[in-house]
Amino acid sequence: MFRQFREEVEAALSAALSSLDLPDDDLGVEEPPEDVPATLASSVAFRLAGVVGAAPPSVAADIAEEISVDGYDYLAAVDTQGPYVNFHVTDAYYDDTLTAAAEDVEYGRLPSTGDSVVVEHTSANPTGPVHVGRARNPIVGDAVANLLDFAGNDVERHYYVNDAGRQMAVFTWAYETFDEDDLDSEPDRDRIEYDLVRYYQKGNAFLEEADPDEVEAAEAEITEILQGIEEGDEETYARVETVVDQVLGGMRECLARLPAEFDEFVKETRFMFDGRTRDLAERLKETDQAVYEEDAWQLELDEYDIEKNLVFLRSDGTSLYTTRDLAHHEWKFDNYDRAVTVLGEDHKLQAGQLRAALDLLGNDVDKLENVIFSWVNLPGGLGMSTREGTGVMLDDLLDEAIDRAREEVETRMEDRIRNDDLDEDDIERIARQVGIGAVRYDIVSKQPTKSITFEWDQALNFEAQSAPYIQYVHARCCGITDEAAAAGLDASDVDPSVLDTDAERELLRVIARFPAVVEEAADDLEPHTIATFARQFAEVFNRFYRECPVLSADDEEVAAARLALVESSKHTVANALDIIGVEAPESM
RNA sequence: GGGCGCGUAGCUCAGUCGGACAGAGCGUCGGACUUCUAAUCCGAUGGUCGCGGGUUCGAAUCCCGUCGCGCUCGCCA
Repeated sequence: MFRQFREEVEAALSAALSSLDLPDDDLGVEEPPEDVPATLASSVAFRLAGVVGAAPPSVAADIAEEISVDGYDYLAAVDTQGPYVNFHVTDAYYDDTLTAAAEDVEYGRLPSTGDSVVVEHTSANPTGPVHVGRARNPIVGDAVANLLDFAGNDVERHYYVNDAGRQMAVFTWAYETFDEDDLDSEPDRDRIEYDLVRYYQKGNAFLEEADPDEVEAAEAEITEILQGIEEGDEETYARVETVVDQVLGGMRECLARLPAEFDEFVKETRFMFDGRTRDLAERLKETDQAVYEEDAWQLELDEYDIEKNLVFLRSDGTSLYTTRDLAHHEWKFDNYDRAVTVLGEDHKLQAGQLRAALDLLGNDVDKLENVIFSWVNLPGGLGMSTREGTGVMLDDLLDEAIDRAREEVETRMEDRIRNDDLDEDDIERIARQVGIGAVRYDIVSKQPTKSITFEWDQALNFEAQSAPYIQYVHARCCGITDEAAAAGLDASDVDPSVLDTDAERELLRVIARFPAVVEEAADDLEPHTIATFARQFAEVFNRFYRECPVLSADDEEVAAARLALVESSKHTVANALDIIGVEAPESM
């Protein structure tokens, strides 16, 4: 309803300004502070004061006077408070919000845009277990995908697998060269990628520490693997994929715990074998920006403010990661209306070169959008690295989160009032939902551009401003709706006007805003604003919960209307949580 | 050194496409469970929005400078 109201406000204000012969290019429509009893306001009078030659409050009064609310469904009245023009809603605004939200379990979902969007995220090289430094990518990526889906797009989630690069060649060589006996540690966990990463680490250590002769021999083998892939040699490909598929399989299991799941794992070798990479390199050579320097084909991107040349063919004629990624992206453009990529800030330059090169090749690069996130560090400024084996593993973080949540559930079980007979399975379910939810919320609720210092106690705080705080609201809603069903209370035909307390009105106002919050978050690709909304929503709901009894309300009409409000709340909070990838427990 | 990002309460963070007194949580201190679940709620405490200039009726927000931190500047990915 908020979205429609905003449109009405803009139309009414714009019309008034026109009839006063004032410019309406900047309406200055904004949300007023909490203590102002208006739903929207405009600061346009400040800007027009100079034009009119009067003080802002006087201009505001003139504008308010000129605005007609006739013919609008939700715009009830206009008044001023000093220089601000304030806009108030009709009862229909509240009525329609309650009806829409209470009846629709998908409340907040926007109408279809008709666009297909591919969201690529994570895409970590299959070198070993997922650590927390990388975990920001699947968590943010999954939320971005959910958000775009909820905003009406047809979304596919892709994981781009770098199976043709040097790292995988090193891994393959190490896997084939070393034996279990050569390794000096046991796997940290009984899953394939924890087993195999030891070969990768061993191989890298060897390349750094072994005698130069031995290193040279190893490098020759690695180069042979890379060239085999480049030439499309099936046997070499099979050797590499043996490693890739095993490690990726393990990483996939880990990511599924979040859960972050994918519609497709797109391997870069695919764009080598089908000839797209070669064709693309030929087209790049034809551009005016292509130069052949130091035996390698490069692209000069000065006109895109990128000083560094992009090498797209090595002196031995083989392709580079970015060359293959260019072919990958043209494939995306062929198959989707929009392409969103979630990537770490260390890939920013590469992403800029990619966009520039795609533009040179005549693609509409407006279809390509990036979400860039900064690093997650360990306390003390330590980084995380798979090659060096440093960092907190995502599996360990999730286990610890679930363990702490289980302890919490068991402690609370003793003085639990509600008599709904939770069994062992419930305890385990709640521990998992709360533990993993807390981790996800901790990460998804922050702006991706800011770097994060990972701290256990911070991430696993189960109180306010955390996932459990919000999940608890959902559980409370479910508790009420269950009781209401048992008591035969019906919320299908209610009179919204009986909801007249501040707490009830405030709750309806927040619910009404939800679709607009989804819209804005999707436009900006900022799922963290959904997390902020969910927290604010939970605060407002808790006030309602405290002040407005539902089942024991004074009369049946109020009880029914409040029940509808609880249904609305349940849908709103469930959907907000769903977007940020946090489960909504029915009891906890 | 060049480019990009970040700097808001003791700590972790919202707010940043200029607008109403800069907001939460944690922490500290003090209150509220015979009540639809207290993972809750209420109150107190806490700020030169890194620093210095500028633009503006108005700046945490825009511009310039400066300091600190991170990323980046491979025929790696």
